[in-house]
Formats: sequence, C-alpha cells, structure tokens
Amino acid sequence: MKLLTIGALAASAGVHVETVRFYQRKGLLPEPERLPGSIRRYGQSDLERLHFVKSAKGLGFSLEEIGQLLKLADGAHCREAAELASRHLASVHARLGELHRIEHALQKQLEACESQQGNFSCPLIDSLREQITAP
Amino acid sequence: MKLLTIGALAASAGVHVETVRFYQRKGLLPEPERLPGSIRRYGQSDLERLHFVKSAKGLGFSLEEIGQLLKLADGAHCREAAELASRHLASVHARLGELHRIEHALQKQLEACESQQGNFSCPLIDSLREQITAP
DNA sequence: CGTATTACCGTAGTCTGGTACGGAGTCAAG
DNA sequence: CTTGACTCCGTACCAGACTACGGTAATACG
Repeated sequence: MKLLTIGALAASAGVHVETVRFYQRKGLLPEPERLPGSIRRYGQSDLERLHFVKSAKGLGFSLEEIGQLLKLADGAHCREAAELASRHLASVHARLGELHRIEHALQKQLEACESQQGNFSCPLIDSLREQITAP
Repeated sequence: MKLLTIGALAASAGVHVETVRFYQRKGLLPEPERLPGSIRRYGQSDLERLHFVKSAKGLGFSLEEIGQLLKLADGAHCREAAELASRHLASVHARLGELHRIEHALQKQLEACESQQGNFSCPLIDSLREQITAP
C-alpha cells in the first residue's frame, strides 16, 4: 500500500523533501521501491519511521544515535536502547551543568552592571578582562 | 614593548597558533605590526585581548558577540554591553528550558524501561513511535 | 496533448569554530 | 654559517544537519 510521493511524505512529517533524501543517504530511512517509472513511493511504515526520527531529534539525539535506536527498535533490545538513552542523558546533564554555570556567572555580572554608578567602568567587561571563567 | 612571537602568545593564552591567526582573520585580534622581517610581534595588550576572548567564550558568547563586546570594552558602553549579555542570557535560559524538557522526558522513559517486565516491548522506543515530543 | 508541477540525481554550499597542510621564508643557537 | 625551530601564507578540511542548484525526466491537471 505504497501511496505517498516524497513530497507528500515530507509534508505530512513536516520536513523538507531534501531532508528525506538526506536521511535516506544517511541510512535512517530505507530507499523505497519504485514502480513503474522511477519515482519513489512511500507507505505508512516510512511515515512512522520518519516520525520516529523527528521524535528522537526532539529529545536531542544525534542522527547517528537515531540510526542506532532504529536498529534497536524491534522491541527485543530495550536494555541496549535504554543504555544509549542513558548515555545521552548524561551528556544532557553535562550541558545543563555548564549552562547553569554560565547562567549564574552572567546573572551576577548583570546585577553588578545594574547597581553601577557612573560610566567609569563596566563590571561585565572588567570580569572578562580577568581570566577567572573556565572554558 | 612588543616581545611575543605568535607561538609564545598562543602558548601563554593556552590556544593554538592557528587559532590566533583565525581570530585575526575574524577581526577579534588586531594584525600586529611587524619589524623588521615579516614576523608578527605581540605585546601585553594583545595577550589581554586574547584572554578576554577566552573568558567570553567561557561564558558561551559566540565569536561574533565577542567581537561586539570588544568594541564596547572601553568602559563607556556598559549599558550596551549589559544588553548584549542580557540577550545572551535569554538564549541560555531558552536552551536550559529545552534541555530540562529533554532531561525529564528521558528520565521518565528510562524509569519506565527499568520497571519493565519481559522483553515484549520497550517503553522508550514506544514513546518515540508516538509523535508527542516537540522539536 | 500541452503545460505546470514534482521528482530525479549528484554535487556543492551553509554555519561555527576551529584544525591541518605544505612549501617558502626567517630567526636564533651553536 | 649551517641547522633546526619557528613563522609566513593561502587553502583545504573536520563535524553535524541540513539546504540549494541545475538540468532532466516523469507525472498530474485541464
């Protein structure tokens, strides 16, 4: 029951046609059969797979990770999939920590700027002149 | 009082020589004068500027933003600098919100995977099949 | 059937923040 | 004065996730 053209598939998933072809080249989507001319016809399973990719992207997985998740998506590899997600969660935690550090530093400097009298110096700029902040 | 070669400058700031040249091309560092052959000589102000760039990078500013900060770094543009930092803080908040959303979603699915009996399905994979999560 | 819309394909370009390369020139020490 | 380290320069390349281009072929509409 192949019925969708690439344009219709892309539109129903909310992505661009080029993105579908890109995902195919990356191996995230299968190259669909073509009949009888040379244009691709997509079915429900392709649409679901594309939705899967979109959902996983929404959780911040890389395309590479999504490819692995798709391989584990047969229901029999829950442990492996969870381990992959767990590693991803760890990297999310790392980024959260880093962003929190940045948030606090920025807030502190911005407060200093607000409670500043006169224009003789800028606490924010001054703090950047010192090499306190870690990369 | 120009005394540092590009290698010495890079080493004292903890970056690569190529990075210094890259920053020069981007306009973050001035092209220093050269005498008498053709090799660059850097002074204290160049080193401080490079430290400034490193510190600002540590707060997550883009090189583009750092270029603007450097233009405002004369002490007389505290308000503008603070506004720039404030916009940056807003984008940090946005990323934090997004990462928290992702964190909670991942944690929820991982818990479901742990408290799962048998290998008939995977809650994590199943949730990706539904198109709930936003990009 | 004619035309307009799609689809086909490979390749190249975008953005960010660098890193690598290779051949030639320069500088400092022995 | 030679040798080796350093510097010069432009250009190319890396990752990641697309996006664009341009010419041709197939399809859909009226």
